[in-house]
Amino acid sequence: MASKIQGARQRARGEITTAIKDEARRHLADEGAARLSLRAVARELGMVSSALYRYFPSRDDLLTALITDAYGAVGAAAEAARAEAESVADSHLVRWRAVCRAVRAWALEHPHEYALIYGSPVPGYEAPPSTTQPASRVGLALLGILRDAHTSGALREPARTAAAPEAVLKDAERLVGDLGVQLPAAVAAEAVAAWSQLFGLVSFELFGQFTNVVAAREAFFDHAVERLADQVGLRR
Amino acid sequence: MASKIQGARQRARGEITTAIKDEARRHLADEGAARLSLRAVARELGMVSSALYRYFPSRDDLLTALITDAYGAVGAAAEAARAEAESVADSHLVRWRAVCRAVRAWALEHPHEYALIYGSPVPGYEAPPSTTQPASRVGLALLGILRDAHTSGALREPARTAAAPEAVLKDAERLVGDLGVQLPAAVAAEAVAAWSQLFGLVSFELFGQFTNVVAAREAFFDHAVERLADQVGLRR
DNA sequence: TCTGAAGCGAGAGCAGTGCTCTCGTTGCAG
DNA sequence: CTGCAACGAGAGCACTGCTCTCGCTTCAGA
Repeated sequence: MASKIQGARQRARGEITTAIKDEARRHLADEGAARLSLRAVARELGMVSSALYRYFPSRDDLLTALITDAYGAVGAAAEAARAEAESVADSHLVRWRAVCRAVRAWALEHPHEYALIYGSPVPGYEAPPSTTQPASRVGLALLGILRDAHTSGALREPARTAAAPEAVLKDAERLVGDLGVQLPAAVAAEAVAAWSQLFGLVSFELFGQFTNVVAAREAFFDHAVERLADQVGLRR
Repeated sequence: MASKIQGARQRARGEITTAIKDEARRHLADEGAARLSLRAVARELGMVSSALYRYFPSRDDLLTALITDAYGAVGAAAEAARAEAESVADSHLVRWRAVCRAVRAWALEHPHEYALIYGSPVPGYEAPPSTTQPASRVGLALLGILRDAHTSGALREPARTAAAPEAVLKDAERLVGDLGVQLPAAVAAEAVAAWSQLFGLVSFELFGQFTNVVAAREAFFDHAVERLADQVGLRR
């Protein structure tokens, strides 16, 4: 893109756009996605509600922007945790733990943004295809760790119970092909399961299902993460 | 249907209450919880919106009623599946599969009700204590299967990786005490993890995270359920 | 340098929402 | 039979998302 130097107008547009998103995020944390009010956001910014439509064509588009940003934020947190673990220890298990914990930590810090992306889909709206790429970053981080472990021979064969059925392996094959990750399909299949189960743990904690069930949240999570690591072939 | 309901006042009250809930459920299936409109429900029922407040003091109370019903419905589905499996086969693994599949099947049939209870918590509202009892029915069904397996000696010691840490075992101990289920704490701890991971699988499928990732949904789920069973000590 | 088009914010307005209050009516327990 | 409590209807309040029109400002091309 041969982008010119931004004029005052374009720069202002960018700044106002992020100001709107920031204010919206603040409102999100206050009362959740369903009660996010365009008018309230505009009011707080000293604008009139109609002016806001110059930046986001609808409320759902604002939400989509927040969703994309949130996926980016968890993804970045996961990647950062992985990179840091790589610089500290050689163990793939340590990296696996680091990414899982980073996801949980981010969720606890941004519960409403987490709910936005991993909770019920908002009203009547379909996630546009533009969100699928940032949505896959956490999964990619996990798969990347497994690939490293695999290439360095640190991976146990995951099939301890029955092997995954043909259809599942086929999906996994296609997935590693799409993502360009060098990994046996059997491992990838277990990784996808572990990935979704990881978010099951985080969601249940965050959405209140652990009330009166689990008190030692962090210890419980860490233990479950060890099990997931085992399930995926990262032997301890 | 705006059919007039006659009869004793109390009966009419009961019938109208369920009519409101039914209509609300229908609207729920159409456009999701966030867009559930009291006025629209009343309109469909041939009432005026204010009349509806005689039955539910607020929109959130209507949602709470729907939530409680939904928990009851999944719980009933899970219990029915368990009972039917018990009458058919002696295998505890078969019962475990049956309950897990019943949960998924119910979720696929009632996606919006599922989102209501296992998705993001609605707006600014806290689940009242009255929902925690029906919310635990699925978990109880799973724990019950494990207890039966345990008392009949069909349970493998689940600790294959490290044992659960002290704090986790203590929680599990308290849990089996509260529920009156005779089960080793180590097993209960794994069961809670498996329980939340089960819903991670269902939620990811239902909320669209498996788009472009998993195509053979049922096979994938079934395979993951086998892994969960293994994790929990139900050897195959 | 001038000018016309595009971008912008303000304001009014529409249809819809949750919720409250008041008003007649009606069922039923005492 | 009567008095009260429950009921449905309706008006109204404050709020929402969104549209449209109006002038002002910016900026690119002539």
